[in-house]
Amino acid sequence: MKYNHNEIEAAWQQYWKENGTYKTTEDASKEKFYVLDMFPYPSGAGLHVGHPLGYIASDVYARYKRLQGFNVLHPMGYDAFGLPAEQYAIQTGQHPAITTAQNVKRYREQLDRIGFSFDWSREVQTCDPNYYKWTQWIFKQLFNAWYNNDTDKAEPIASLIKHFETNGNVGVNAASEEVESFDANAWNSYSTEEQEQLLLHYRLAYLADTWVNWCPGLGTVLANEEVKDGVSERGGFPVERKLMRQWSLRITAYAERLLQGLETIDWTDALKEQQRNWIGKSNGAAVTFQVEGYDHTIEVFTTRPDTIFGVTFMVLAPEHDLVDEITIADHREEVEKYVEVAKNRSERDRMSDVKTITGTFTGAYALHPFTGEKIPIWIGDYVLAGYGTGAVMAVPSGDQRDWGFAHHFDIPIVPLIEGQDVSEGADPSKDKVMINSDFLNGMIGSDAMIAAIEAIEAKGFGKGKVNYRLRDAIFSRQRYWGEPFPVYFNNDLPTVLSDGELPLELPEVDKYLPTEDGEPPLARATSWKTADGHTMEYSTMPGWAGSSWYFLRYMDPNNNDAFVARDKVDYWNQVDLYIGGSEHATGHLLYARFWTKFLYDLDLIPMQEPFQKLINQGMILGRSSFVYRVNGTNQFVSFGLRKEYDTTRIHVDVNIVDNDELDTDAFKAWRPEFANAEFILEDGKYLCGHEVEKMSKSKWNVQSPDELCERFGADTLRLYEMFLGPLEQYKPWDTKGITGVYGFLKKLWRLFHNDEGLQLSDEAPSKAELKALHKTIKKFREDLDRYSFNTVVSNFMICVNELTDLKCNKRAILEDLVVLVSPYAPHIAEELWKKLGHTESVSYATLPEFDPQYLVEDSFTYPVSFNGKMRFKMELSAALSKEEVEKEVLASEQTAKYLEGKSPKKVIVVPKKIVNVVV
RNA sequence: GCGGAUGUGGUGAAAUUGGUAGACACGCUAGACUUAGGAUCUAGUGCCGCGAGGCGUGGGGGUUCGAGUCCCUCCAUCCGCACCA
Repeated sequence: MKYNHNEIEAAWQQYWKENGTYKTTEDASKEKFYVLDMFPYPSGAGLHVGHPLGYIASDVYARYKRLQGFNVLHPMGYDAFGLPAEQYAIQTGQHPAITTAQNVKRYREQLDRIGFSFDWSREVQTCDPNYYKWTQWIFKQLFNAWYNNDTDKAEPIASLIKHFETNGNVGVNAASEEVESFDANAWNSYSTEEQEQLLLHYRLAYLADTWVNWCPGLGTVLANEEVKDGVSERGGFPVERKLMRQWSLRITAYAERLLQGLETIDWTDALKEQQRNWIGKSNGAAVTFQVEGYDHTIEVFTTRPDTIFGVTFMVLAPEHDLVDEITIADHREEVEKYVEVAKNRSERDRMSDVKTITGTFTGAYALHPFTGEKIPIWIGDYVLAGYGTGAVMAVPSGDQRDWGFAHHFDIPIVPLIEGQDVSEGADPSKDKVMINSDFLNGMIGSDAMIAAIEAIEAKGFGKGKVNYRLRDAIFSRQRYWGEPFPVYFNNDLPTVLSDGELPLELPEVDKYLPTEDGEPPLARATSWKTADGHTMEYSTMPGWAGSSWYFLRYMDPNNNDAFVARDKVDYWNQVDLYIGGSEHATGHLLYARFWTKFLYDLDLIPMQEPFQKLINQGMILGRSSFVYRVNGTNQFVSFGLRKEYDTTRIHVDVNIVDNDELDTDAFKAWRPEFANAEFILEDGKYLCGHEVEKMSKSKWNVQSPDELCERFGADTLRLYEMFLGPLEQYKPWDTKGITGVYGFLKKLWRLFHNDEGLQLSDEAPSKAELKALHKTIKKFREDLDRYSFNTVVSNFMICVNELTDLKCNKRAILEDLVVLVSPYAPHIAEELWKKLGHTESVSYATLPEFDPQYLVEDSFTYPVSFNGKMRFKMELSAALSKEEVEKEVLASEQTAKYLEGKSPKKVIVVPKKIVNVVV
């Protein structure tokens, strides 16, 4: 009787569906376990073999936890808003909802074919109005909240308004923009518009003129993490700086808590470090410099207040507010020209050209707070508008960038360290004796730092300060396919819709492009207004809005009264295991943590961190194949001969290449333009070049799981993807080894069957059989507890090999073995479980316990080494004591041979049963 | 430049606390069997050597009875951040 994977898998997938095998309900009597995958964007290309890697690992773990008796939540859904569907809509006019629904359908078919134990009754799609209703609702909560630094949490905006009414903003310690102080009388005298304008400076979701990354190619603004090397992450279009009125979320209010929270979660150091860098905390001081002859001050942030006596100039970012105000007439033309050039430079140019030092003098001077000396104020684009205050106090002897600027423009450089030579460069050391620094002279830098901050604070020039690199998150996108803001404009002031008006659904538009006057696509919906005729917000939310809280919605996906019921989130709480790619390190994972902390502050959920344990699965890379076209012809030259011609390398579909040999007929049929292709062969063959790179449709190196499921079955695919290597590792896809795991399943099948059919024995298992089984139980539990998914597969193979050698068909052994195998190969496990006489799914079985008594040995082969070098092995009774082993070893003939007449210094017998003789 | 990782046979990789390096699988070699199957089985397979034996976890050094594992140092590859004051 042969192992027919197609028949078995289809039957059991049907069974699971019909019986709701994986439907999960809250059950207070059972301990919960939440296993989550990063939900996919349903792209038109369907799943390739890389996608399921993480899903298989999480499915194995979820099934493992179920066997241990946990109530496991293991859901799946779709991150369904996104650019590709919208770009497709622009080209074809087809509504993105239709494209998305088609793609979702295909994803579902492919996922089902692999046999995942998802509870599909909890599926969420971020583009579903019943879902984004609550994304909009959470946005409203952010809009209606401010961050109180004194209580260190978000609070309702109403409490702030109450404070304003009685005390003005005196005594308010909020995460906010710079706001001039006002008292209660002033507040109460303001118009509603003025009050609202002020409140925007405090709200956690706020509308403000902001320097943004504008991407003309996509027609939208982008967040910092959506820009890589000055071009958009999606599409690779150039990005420029632009001042625009945009929605932002005040994530900076949470910077410190986002940093501290990392200590409480089980993520890799690499990932935590990436988040720490992104948050970019630095300790230092804010120092205020008076501008000579003006009523202006310049505030700078410095991490080196100890070097304040080395300040010989100041530099403002070209975008700095004061540039225009303080520039004196003689320099105005020069400065305006410089600012104009700096503004028109794309981010990419600016980044790629960091070596060229540029800047210009404003003609204005600041006064040194301690010495009163005149300090020239320059502008230069090495100072970034977005970091600190957009202005620096320049210390050329202590900072290499300042040194470069001073050197280039011939500005004086004052040495600050004993014996320092400032002609070659700056010395940023903090452990050397200071000079030229008034009351700091003779101290070392790190002590001077403390003294300097004290003096600065005492004299009122500034104070010690912590600065973060993290910027507020731009939340507007000028696109169609995203969540509409639940916002309309009343006299230009943003006003949120009432809860009853949610969801605010996307309106229909005639085209998915911006309007002629540059408004976002939603502005095309001319009838889209509030009942009393107010204009709506035309931007939509970014892709990460819906993904920042989806793990909560799975707990209660159909709730119409709340984003999640409190008792459900109390039960399911944190995600215990989260698996996904590392590309979300500074995007999704940071935003989801931010929203979680915010919802915690409002006392809506019980946890501060969403994902307790996180594993980044490594990407599965594709092996691309190339043909070489001789330029200007339709001739293609084989890989080995390509150097003799002037050629262009072209990706070719890997499905028409076998072992680097191109199927030339298939190539001609592949694309019309190649129908008349001619080939220059080597050894009668056309050989392709190859390279390992990311799997993608455009590189023609995509391997779909469908064909492998058909040929070897889903169980084989699952085992093989786990067997490939450590989950976290990047690896090129390669099916060479798949026959190995397929062979394992066939061997497992044959333990139950011979040529006649089922053959099970009720005899008591032998000692050797029990040993083989219990060795595997032990490894299985140990390996999965440390998330080592690949080693488990090898141990299965060892076990089946041993049982095959023992010709074991004992029911008692096979029962436990089937349960062990079921997380990896659920279909065959169900089939065999049924053959063992069970009527319930193997998912409800109990994981066998490991019993150490079966691993106890009568005798043991002791490896004997001399000075750590293994020499021979000795079979001795396992019951012997260390001393007895030592005696036996020393008395043996082999030992005498290796001692060569010398006497041993000592003999070491270690618990791992290795004997080392020291000579 | 800063930060993080990784380096083991022909290949994917094991080796959990320092204790027989290379399990398991692919590939390869030789053979068996046959209803010729993308089948199964047997033996071999780190390198050098006919052999005894020697050498082996990127290079060099150290600690230890004993190091893939710990420490120092250098090299290579990958990833992230980057005029961040």
